[in-house]
Amino acid sequence: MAELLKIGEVARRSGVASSALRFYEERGLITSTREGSGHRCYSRSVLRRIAFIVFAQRIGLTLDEIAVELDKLPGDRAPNRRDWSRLSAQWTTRIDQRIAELERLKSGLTECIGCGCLSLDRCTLANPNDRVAARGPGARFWIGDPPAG
Amino acid sequence: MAELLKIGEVARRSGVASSALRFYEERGLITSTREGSGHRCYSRSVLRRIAFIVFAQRIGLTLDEIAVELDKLPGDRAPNRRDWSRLSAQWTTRIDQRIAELERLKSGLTECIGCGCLSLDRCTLANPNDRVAARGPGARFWIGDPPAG
DNA sequence: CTACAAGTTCAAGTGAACTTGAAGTCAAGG
DNA sequence: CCTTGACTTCAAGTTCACTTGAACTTGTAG
Repeated sequence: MAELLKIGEVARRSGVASSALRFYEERGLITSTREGSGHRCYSRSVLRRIAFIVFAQRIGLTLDEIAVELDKLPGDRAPNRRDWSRLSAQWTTRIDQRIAELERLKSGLTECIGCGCLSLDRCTLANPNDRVAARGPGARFWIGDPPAG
Repeated sequence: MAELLKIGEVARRSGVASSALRFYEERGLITSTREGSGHRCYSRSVLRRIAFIVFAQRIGLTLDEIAVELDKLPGDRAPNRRDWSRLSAQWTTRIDQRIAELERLKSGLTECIGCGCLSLDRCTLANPNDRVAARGPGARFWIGDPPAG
């Protein structure tokens, strides 16, 4: 039932490389106990945690952000369904924002590049609250950043 | 009309840093002529090219991929609307795929994490033709990669 | 003429997310 | 006992997309 898994087993089952698992542990995203041998021992629940990490990455969160999310899980007991869904609830918003941006880009492609609007002066696809544009180097006006200030 | 722009001007108008513009030039994404002084001179059309690059990045293409796309533009004459829209036509498909993936992730979040399906054994959100999963390190079964082989 | 901003090249640094390599330990089969 | 494979740590390397810094030249305003 609560059988313990070795790192290779976890890697095989999750599709995440052993080196990545060690890296995640170093970053505090997952934990393990050690056998007398020094080998890592993972509880089965780590698989769901890893699944969560991979999901989150696909959505666009950085490992730091994911760590913050995972920290919200209860430390004293095994997280239940409600715990997990509380975390993922916020993501839905995020996914929707990203989808909205892609829709904007799509219409920008047909409308702006097609019509020549991409000369930038006239084209401003409004895009507030965008994480990547905010974090990334260099403002990109027509992606959403305001031209001045 | 066909006034030439200096790098600072292009940076200001496009929101892309001068250093990035030099980098793009080095990578063959944009071109410039030189003044007697050695300073770069850009034609106005570079702005649309840069806009295209930024759009493409937001969609998820790498600079290498963008270079390939830009190479499809006619070299002998100024690209017209049809040229640009030919390039962007393929992106629409790509954007749609990415949106579809996000929709899958979204339902995976509510359905799988919520119900515990994220134990990985049962959860396989089918996702063929995914660039990032294919390029990225480590297979992620429940994102789309087949579990074996 | 003197500042100073803006341009130049080239090498090296950054950060995210890992991977790879070296050098060694542990566990299981024959 | 020996081999083989899986594990360990630690440091360094990789890719992407740039940025930063050093050292220098050009253009413009006063």
